[in-house]
Amino acid sequence: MSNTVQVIVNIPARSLDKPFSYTIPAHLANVQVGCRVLVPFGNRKVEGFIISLEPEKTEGLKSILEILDHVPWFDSNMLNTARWLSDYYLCSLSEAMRLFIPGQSGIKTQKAYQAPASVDFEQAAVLLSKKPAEFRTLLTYIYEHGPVTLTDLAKLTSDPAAMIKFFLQHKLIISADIVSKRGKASVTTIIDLAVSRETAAQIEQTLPKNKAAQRRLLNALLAAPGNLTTAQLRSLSITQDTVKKLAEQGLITTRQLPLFRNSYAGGCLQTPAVNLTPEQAYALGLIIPAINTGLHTSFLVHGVTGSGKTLVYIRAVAEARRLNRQAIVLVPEIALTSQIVARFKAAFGEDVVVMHSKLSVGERHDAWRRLQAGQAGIVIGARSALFAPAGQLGLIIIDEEHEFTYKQEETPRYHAREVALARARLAGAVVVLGSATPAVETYYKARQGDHVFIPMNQRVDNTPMPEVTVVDMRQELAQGRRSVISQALKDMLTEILARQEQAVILLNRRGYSTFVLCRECGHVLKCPHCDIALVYHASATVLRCHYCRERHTVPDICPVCSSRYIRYFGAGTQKVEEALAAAFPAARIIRMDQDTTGGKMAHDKILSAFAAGTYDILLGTQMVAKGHDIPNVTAVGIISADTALNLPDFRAAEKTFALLTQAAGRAGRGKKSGRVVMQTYNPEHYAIIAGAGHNYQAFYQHEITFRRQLHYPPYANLVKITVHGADEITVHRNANQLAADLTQAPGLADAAVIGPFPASVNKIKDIFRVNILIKTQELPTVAKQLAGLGLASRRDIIVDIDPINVL
DNA sequence: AGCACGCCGACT
DNA sequence: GTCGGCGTGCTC
Repeated sequence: MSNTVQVIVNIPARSLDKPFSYTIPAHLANVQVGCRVLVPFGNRKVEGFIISLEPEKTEGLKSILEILDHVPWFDSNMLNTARWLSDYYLCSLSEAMRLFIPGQSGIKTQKAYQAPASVDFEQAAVLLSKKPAEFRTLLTYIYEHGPVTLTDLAKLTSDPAAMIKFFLQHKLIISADIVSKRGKASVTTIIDLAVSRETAAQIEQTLPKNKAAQRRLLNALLAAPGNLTTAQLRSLSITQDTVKKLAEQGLITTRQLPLFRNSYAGGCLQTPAVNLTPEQAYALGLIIPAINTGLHTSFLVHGVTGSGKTLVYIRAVAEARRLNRQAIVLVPEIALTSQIVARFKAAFGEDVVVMHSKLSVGERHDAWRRLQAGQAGIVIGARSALFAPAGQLGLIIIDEEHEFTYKQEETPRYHAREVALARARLAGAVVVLGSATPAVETYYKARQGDHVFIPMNQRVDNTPMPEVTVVDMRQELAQGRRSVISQALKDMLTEILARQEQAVILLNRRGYSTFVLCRECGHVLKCPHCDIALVYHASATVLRCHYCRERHTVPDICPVCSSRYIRYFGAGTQKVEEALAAAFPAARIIRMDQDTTGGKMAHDKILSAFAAGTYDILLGTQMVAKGHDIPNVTAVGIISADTALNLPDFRAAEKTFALLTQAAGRAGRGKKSGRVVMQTYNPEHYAIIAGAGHNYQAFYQHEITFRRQLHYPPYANLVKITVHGADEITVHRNANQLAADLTQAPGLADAAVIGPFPASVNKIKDIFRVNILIKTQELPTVAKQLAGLGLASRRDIIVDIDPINVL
């Protein structure tokens, strides 16, 4: 029997990315791999994760202090997924494991101070004699009141920190962490008699009158056939203290049991008996048998907007639940996808757990406990839901798999799709990726046979795809029309408003104008902390930086040449709103962007008001293009279809195509057919043409050729290395040095090192950033090499595997 | 991440 | 002479 364990401490520091060994004290012998434990670490107490049991004994190890989980939090699938993630994305194992824990840690530690085991009072007196009387008072207080925190002491003295430092230095006090557990474990305490019923009955008789509570407890145990639970104790008004006393006398025993309730599996399916379309039936004909095999398979459902993908998801989840396996459903943004959440709730009721970004740590904990205990079988949420403790995982669904929100932009910089595939592979689970505009990488993999490809080309209600008009804005200008709203868009809106139908207008830019320029000297007003133009917000008459959110007043004169000719250029949502209001004074217009959705769930309120017909026109940034399905919307206008197209990013075309397709898909979801007007300065661009023609194939063919020629994903993997810092010169020097080192590195012989080049937004919040890009066919080799160079441990370097943004 | 130990400048 | 700066190095 092993008495040693390997522990990963939950501290996200590169230098601690290795297991530490501890011994198991006899009374904690039931500890298992995957449990969280409290361990002594240096002079503090930290949370650790047990990753293995070790057979050999080593001398001089410390012991585990406490077990924080009665049931291991990590099963082998979760542990192996974390291992995979840390390998692939070059983060520490603890960083990867933290993803699986609500609030990133199961404990809260507070520093406290107390008397050391022994004090040399003579020496203490000498030391204190040189100090103000305050020192003596504080030290006495600490000695008398046991472990006290800094906040406690702050009530006594104005500045205890300096004195504490002095005391620690001279070993007059020691620090001792006060640890509190977060999230109550769902366990119940079971109390049993430890002696025969006869003995217990005898003792009960002999107990004196002042031990009435103990008598009550014994009586209750004698009356009950087997045992008692804590819940039953409460009704008998017996306290924990009484239980403890009797346990000390050896009359009773206590043990803790995890709370397991029956799962809803199979019992709760209220899936309405809708007729499946032939395409839905075909899709499920492939997916359901795969779930039944219990082997890992992945599918790409390429379904046009309105083709009924959600019903396929629901039926697939129902099948997994029938087999008593759990399902994870990922959506890009929970706030924008309330319709899909509502449909799952309707179909599966209490079996669904919704992971909200607004949930508190406690609520998150409760939700995950329910899954872990098998009380719920389905989790639906944003990318973090991927780390749910689903022990019986059978299915992962990723809706709108092409969405960039699936990529986490802080360390660990994982992509939910890739982690889902890895976790499912390890669990023998099925993955269903769904999208109307699959990521080029995903589609390519499907064609290679890595995913089973399922096309869904027909809309459920057989409404035709909307008719799209592309407006060349250069011609508009040539014909003397200078409005942001073209004649074609204006005509379309006039028509549908006359018919009391509704329109959605998309503009990928907040604020009033894109930049503010002095016409005299050409100076563009920029944020002093970020290298980016300030945006004019008319409603508040301020200039705002969209990176650091700082507000600036609008200057009357140019700060450079003192000219009064300051003009606003480009159009934001506010300006378009103004233009629409001028063109259609009778129309009721509502704007939806980050500025108007400040309050929580404001998306929902705006959308439901619009759906209810309170407004005629919904105008907003890309959030108006997502998720909702409003039958009376028959027209969609896209003010500037090429906003994203001109970015120097190899995914610019893909972003544009996906947004256009999605926005167009909002038109004509009901019985009425829809129309779309796309305004652009690049009407001949393949992303615009394909977007207008609802032609994914045409887009893909163009795009994949371009990717192949330039060795971009999926033909190579990218690694982006960002060097950042407050001093521009140092940052550039370090980046140059690093690029030179990388070019020399033996493991990178077959990789292309590009750069360094300054990030597109060179400075954000006074921090300068320079990027180096690596293109490689051999990512694992390169990753090993980068890890070997110690890049991940440098504080001024960010390593991003498979970056979404290369700018 | 913390925290200790350790070696060089400005003060009671 | 001491206090204190934060540069390395360690934590089972």
